[in-house]
Amino acid sequence: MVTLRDVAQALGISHTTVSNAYNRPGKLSDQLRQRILDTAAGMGYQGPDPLAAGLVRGQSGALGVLFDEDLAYALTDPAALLFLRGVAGRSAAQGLTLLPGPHLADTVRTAIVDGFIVYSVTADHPGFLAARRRNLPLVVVDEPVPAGDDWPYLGVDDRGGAEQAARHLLDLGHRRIAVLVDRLTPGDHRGPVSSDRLRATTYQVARERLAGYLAPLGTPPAIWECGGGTPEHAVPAARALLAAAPAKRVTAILAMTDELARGVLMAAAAVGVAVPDDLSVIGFDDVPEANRTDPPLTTVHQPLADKGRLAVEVLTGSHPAPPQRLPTRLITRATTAPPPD
Amino acid sequence: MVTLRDVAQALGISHTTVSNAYNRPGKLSDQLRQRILDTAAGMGYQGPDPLAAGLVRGQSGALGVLFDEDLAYALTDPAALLFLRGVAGRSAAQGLTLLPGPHLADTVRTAIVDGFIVYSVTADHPGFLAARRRNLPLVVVDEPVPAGDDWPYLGVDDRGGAEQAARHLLDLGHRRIAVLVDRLTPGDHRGPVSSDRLRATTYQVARERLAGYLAPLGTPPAIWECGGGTPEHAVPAARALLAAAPAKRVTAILAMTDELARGVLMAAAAVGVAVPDDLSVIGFDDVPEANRTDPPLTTVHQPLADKGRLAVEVLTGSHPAPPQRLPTRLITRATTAPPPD
DNA sequence: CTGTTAGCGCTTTCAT
DNA sequence: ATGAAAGCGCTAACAG
Repeated sequence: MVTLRDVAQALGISHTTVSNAYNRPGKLSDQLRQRILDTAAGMGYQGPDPLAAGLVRGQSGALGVLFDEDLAYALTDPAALLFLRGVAGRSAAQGLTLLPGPHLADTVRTAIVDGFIVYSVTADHPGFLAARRRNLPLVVVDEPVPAGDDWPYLGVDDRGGAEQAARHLLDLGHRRIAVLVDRLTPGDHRGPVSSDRLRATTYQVARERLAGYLAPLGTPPAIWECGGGTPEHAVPAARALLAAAPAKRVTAILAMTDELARGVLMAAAAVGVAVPDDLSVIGFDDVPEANRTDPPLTTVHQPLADKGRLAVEVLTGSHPAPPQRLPTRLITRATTAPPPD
Repeated sequence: MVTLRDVAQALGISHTTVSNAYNRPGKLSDQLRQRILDTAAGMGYQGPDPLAAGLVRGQSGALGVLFDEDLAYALTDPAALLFLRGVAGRSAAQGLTLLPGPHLADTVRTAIVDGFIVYSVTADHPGFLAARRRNLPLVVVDEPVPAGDDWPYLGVDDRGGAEQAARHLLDLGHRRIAVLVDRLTPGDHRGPVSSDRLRATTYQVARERLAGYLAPLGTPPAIWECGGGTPEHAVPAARALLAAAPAKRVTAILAMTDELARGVLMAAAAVGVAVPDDLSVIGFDDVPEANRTDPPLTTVHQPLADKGRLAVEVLTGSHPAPPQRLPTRLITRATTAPPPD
């Protein structure tokens, strides 16, 4: 392997000058610089070793992004992806290092990054714990919500958005409303949610959205837990909800995410329940897919890409006064209408 | 900042032993190790600096992935994402560093990675050039195809798959067939493709698939270039194709990607052309979305996730005899039928 | 099981 | 404009 020193030696100059040729063009004559670069190229020298340069500079040029689930799964989630696109857009000059998942905390401990973006993980996520110990800049998105200022935080107004959604149904005249949630806690719980289980909710985003749904609703609605966040997880739950006789059946479903809402749409189509005539559906997130469902999904918009951009800015300190929670708002599309009759 | 040495000093032992406490638990007694770890934690020492460890070990623990387009765009492409999931699954223990895009070659020059996965880029992609100069392990996926063994390569049988698709249409009785391609060269060309332009094709995957389509077709079909790869890019092209009087209109469209095929489906629905009764459509890639279109898309399957896994294996040399081209095959779903009449 | 000795390849004052 | 000196924080023989 050929190093800075070899190049310097070959030219009979100091290795400092060679280093400058790469990093401080102003510090030497253009012609010398060119000679250095040419000789270096001729010797097969590829420029300063990034690892060595990083060590002495104390930084790596990459940002680490941490997800709650395995990376392969996160790359499946439209909301996570849109967020990631925002991050990518804002940190164009840097590499984006995606970290593997909740296990493998060691990878986080040894990841060569300048800071962490932690996207919606549980408070006991081993990777999150490891990231906190690294003493690097860090920003948490969505959850865990800090107590006080334990860590920089960026979220959205989940509760407010959910409340708008519930009110919208109420305004349309719906009274038999069900709520579909992916998970209240880690693990594979499926089925109707008891009030005990509801109280046990650990996911903070779920808790907020649920609080928003329940606030305007006088009588507590039926809540159903799907055990996972894909549309396929929502299908059996929706089928169960739609199995009741039309007169007693729910006329609207509040899905905690657009993915779940898509599952509801699939189930409704499969059992011949017309949306929005027989059933209204509202999602949450407003991922790009929400605009392409049939019919297009009424949902609560949150600025996912902006959140990604802002996360980078908070991390790099380049944002003067980052807001803690970004606004959400209901987008009325075509899956909501007055109840039948 | 507290270092390995500080910890060693505080304990009155050699820094090697502290290092061993982290990296070679077997090399010292459990109780000493524990004492070291505890003291270290008490002093706020977070374990060996990854950058320094990387320098002396000569490796970083991350893989770099390079896309043809901006990262934010790549995260939009279902095929790229499925590939990436395969990569992520296989390199679970490592960080995955996504590199920004074709500009910013400097980021590639200075990226702290142990190797590069280059996903379907043009031969003159500045990032690709920079990556090659790094003298790190590298594997190119899809394109550019190496002349001889310029670089390790992994692709799929694009031509064979395309040929199967064309034959299928022929077998069904189609004679008026059109081909939709995203782009033949970089840049925003849209419209019917002349034979000159066809010959000028620089994208190798496009060239291969085109060759596969054309081979079984006696008379050359109409070829239309969309100028981009999203469904939205395909819509105007499809509308133009479908504007002809039914008796003279194409009865089938071969779309070079599933994304394009989705655009065709959207256009057909918009102008009231029934698929597959009035129009057959075949995509390419078999991304997950292809199974969720309405009707489900007939398409050529390529093993995208496997390709990602294999790319990692080729890169790490952990695969004994990596194949150069993985097989493709036609998946007949519901967008193909005999032509009308 | 523990410590000594050498660097890894580079950047960065600070003189010249 | 150039170079000498001094590490960055760590790992890995090797010897005890």
